[in-house]
Amino acid sequence: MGRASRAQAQENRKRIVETASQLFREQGTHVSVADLMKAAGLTHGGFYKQFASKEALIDEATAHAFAELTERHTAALDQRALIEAYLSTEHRDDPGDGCPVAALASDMAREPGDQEAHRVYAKGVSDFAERLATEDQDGLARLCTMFGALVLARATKDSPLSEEILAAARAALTTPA
Amino acid sequence: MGRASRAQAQENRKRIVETASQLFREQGTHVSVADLMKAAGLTHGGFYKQFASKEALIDEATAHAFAELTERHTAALDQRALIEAYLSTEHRDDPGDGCPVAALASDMAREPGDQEAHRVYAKGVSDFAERLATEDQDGLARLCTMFGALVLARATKDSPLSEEILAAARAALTTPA
DNA sequence: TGTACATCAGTGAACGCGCGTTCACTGATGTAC
DNA sequence: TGTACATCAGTGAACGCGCGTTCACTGATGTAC
Repeated sequence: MGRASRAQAQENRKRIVETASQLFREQGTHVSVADLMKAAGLTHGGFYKQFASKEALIDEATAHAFAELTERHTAALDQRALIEAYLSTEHRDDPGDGCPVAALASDMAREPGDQEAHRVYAKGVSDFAERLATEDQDGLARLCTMFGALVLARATKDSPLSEEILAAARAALTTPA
Repeated sequence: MGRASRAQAQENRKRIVETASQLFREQGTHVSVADLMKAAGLTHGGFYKQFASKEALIDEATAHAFAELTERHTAALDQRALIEAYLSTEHRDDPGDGCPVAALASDMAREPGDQEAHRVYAKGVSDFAERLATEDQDGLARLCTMFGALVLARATKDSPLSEEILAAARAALTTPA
């Protein structure tokens, strides 16, 4: 192979972070470095030329996923459309491209390290809640319902209950209080 | 050591299931067989005298956790008291003795096997929702809020946000609509 | 601008370790007489 | 009821495997003249 150019290396690094951001959301942060690198089209040995440790990548991939989320929220979309998209079957079935608050919740609860990732996560929750607040309903409470429905729908994916959960939450969040 | 009596063996088996039920909720189903057996006061080699595989234990431990939940729900406790207990700091900090719907959600979403465990899980969600329904609010939607708040509070445990989440959900669920 | 050499991104084998599972062994328990 | 023997719950070492991480090596890239 030989040495890659600086531009190429930078591109590779970016692709590793993007791949990790997606795979961590799909399968959790326990995805192996070897699988991650393979998915990015590289061999696993080179990982440590780019990152100090797997935990460093978790931090970066988490930050990347939340940056993407912020971008998506900044894009024009009214609250009702956001809720419909969030509680759709498509979002339930595609965690890799979906909400990091939902996809990374269990990893956040179980990995006590990753301080930077935790900070980013909490900030993301807070920002998301602000965007969900209505005149008479608390944003955090509404986020709990929306987030809870998505996570619960994923946990019961093979049961008819899964769609009922999404529908119930859609109704609760879009009916005028 | 030598052979244990039938009564002793049965007691050991029961202790393994109870220990697993707790540790799986605390740390996830990736807890190792060796750690599980050690926590139950045994060595890991004997595991396969009692269970066909780790997955079989996951099924049994899941069923056990849900049986316990049903027992707790059958006990006299009005809905408001149930909600207060569910959304307490104590429950947030003690997943091992807490709600299996919340503690096992990510394992259910990520392990496609364990069919029996998934069936038990979905049934547990359904029963729980029934218990939460009010005259004018859907039980599933209320469960999403309650469950979502607990899971989100655990994911943000080191942030002040965690308590705010619990408080917001308590308010949303106990204020008369 | 062209050449000589140092740099370093990526490779692939190897490290120690923990995983789920298997197995030969032990010796108290359970059973047959 | 007492004795002789078979059973089998639990032990601890070992299995193949995948993990995160390290390292000697390659050779195109970047740099100095």
